[in-house]
Amino acid sequence: MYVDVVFPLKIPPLTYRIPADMPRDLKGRIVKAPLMGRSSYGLIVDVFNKADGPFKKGMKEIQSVHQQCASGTDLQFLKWLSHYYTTPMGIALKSCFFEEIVAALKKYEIAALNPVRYSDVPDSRIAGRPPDDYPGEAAGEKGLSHVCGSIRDRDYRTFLLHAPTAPLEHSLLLEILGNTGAAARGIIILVPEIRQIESLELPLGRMFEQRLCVLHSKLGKGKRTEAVRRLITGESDVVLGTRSAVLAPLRGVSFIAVLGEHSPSYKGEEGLRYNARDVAVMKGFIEKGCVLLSSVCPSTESVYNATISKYTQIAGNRIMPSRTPGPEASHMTGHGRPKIRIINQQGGKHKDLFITEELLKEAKKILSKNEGLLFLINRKGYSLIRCEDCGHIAQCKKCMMSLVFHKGEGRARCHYCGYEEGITDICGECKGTRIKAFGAGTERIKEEVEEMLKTEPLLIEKIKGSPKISSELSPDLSPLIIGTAYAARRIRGGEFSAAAFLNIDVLLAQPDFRAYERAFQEIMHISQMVRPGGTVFLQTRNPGDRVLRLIRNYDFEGFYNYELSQRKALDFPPFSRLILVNIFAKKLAAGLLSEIQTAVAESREEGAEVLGPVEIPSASKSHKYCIQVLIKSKNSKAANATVKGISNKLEKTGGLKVHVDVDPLKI
DNA sequence: AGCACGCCGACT
DNA sequence: GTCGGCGTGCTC
Repeated sequence: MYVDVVFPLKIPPLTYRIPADMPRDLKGRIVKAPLMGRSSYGLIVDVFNKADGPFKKGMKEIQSVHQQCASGTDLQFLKWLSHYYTTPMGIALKSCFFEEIVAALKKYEIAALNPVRYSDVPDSRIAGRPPDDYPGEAAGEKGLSHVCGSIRDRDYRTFLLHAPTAPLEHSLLLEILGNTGAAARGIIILVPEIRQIESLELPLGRMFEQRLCVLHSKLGKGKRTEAVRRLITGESDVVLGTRSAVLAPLRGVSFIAVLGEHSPSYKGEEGLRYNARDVAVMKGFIEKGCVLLSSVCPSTESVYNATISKYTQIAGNRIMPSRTPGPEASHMTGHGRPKIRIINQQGGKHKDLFITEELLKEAKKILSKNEGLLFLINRKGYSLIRCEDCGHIAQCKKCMMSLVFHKGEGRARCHYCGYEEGITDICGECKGTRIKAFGAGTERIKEEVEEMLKTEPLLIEKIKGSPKISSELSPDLSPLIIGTAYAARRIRGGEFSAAAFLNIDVLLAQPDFRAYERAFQEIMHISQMVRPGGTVFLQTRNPGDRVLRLIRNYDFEGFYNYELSQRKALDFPPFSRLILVNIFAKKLAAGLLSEIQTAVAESREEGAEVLGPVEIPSASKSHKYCIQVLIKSKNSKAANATVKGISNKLEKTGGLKVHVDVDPLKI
């Protein structure tokens, strides 16, 4: 007998011989096997007879066979993960906490793992009381009972909930768990960021007690091993965590909730670049568990999946595009949402100011009442650096990104690669001497606020160094807070009376087909920090912008209709699949580009479109050059095969490093 | 991941 | 002349 063993390493499965007197159920067992003159733990993923051969002579033998740790569906899931994200199975195994499993088994000498799966438990033991319908905003719709029924019946389904507000998103989840949690076995609850674990940990702890286990990437090695130990022994079967928790080694899954499903945090930027939301949907499918995706501003992809009935939409806002959209139906006011007001940034009395007269007036009103106000600007530092003579904007010598002027230090910095230089008053392009600050970052806004509003505002990133303050960051600290939308996510507690995006156009003009969607999500997120009846201001030079108007009206239906029509016209996701291939090189040799072009041409499958290759800046120290190829296809098999072909061909060529990013969020 | 092999800079 | 830097490659 022969077995294929996967090690948690970047290597393909290796084949070993196995003694004749071994147990029959070898698949999914942990084994100790010789590897590179030492012994390592791996997982049996396949079993072969002699007839399946021919096998290489002199193959090594398995040293010992241990516990069963992966079920048939676990192996199916592992293979899917490896195939879909074009990664060696070993990397997928490693991401699925295999090393922690081995460590837990070693440390606690868990003798025999009970192989019974939760799905094998008789129905009578997992029956719960019938749930009440969701009593919230959308009373009358049978959303909640549908989810609860689906969990109990192990009737696989993916639900999409468009929650009116984040607190309602939480309370709906808690209600579902309250109804079914006691009976359901194997539950995963995903939140986009670690800080969101805290607010759910208390009520979930009360509900599940020792069944609950928290899992996120900031957990130390010991705590991670302990969490995994609890899961594989069955002590815990409810996981609350971030992205990686979707890969937690649960013995069967009956329910997965993905809160803030639109969040880019679910997509990994390094290592195995999986999207936890998509993985959750596949895991639910494989495990016959129920999946709930929820968000106050769902991704266009998920909304599309609901319109084609791949997902089931439940109570909440109406977002499914309908044939006769009436204005009343689309205006989702109420729900305790703040007003959204568009401010025209064009013209006006003081053109050179970044805060319009209109906004200044509103700000004075709010500050006079001693209420909280939040200013958002999408750049750190003071400004860009521009030559008045030729219009040239100073750029980083390494990566072509704009340099940012930091007034306090009197230096220019590249926020992408960290390059820094002193400021000069001579233009690098035309030798002109009229060098001026251009545009505004947080520092410049602070200066303007001090002058125009005679207030000392709080700059969020300035206090980054002192974690004590940042964890308590709230509007109570200062009536006026300035920061980037990203930094503003660290603000908690209290509510603002108003928030203002000082330059929403920067967000809308991102060279990415998801720019509008991201802007909408950002605005929705910030609007959650403003009290009901308060206002979110959007300063823009395009007050007539169609999408801004849809956003202002909270017209989700109109927004998704527009977004989907745009994406369909351009064949972007969800109407196609994208795979980004980054080829890193040490030197930009003359033959390299043509070599890549040949590899691309030879690998291109029917139905796969190839964009590029183009050179993009590289952040890597050892590989200073990066060539990017974007694969776009309606046929995911063709896209996958094309990428596999390209990376196989190029990886054989020395000196190249190939990174594959399936379903990239940023392009 | 480890561990070996291998090819260029600062030391006895 | 050698010691050692870590970049590259292999593991049944």
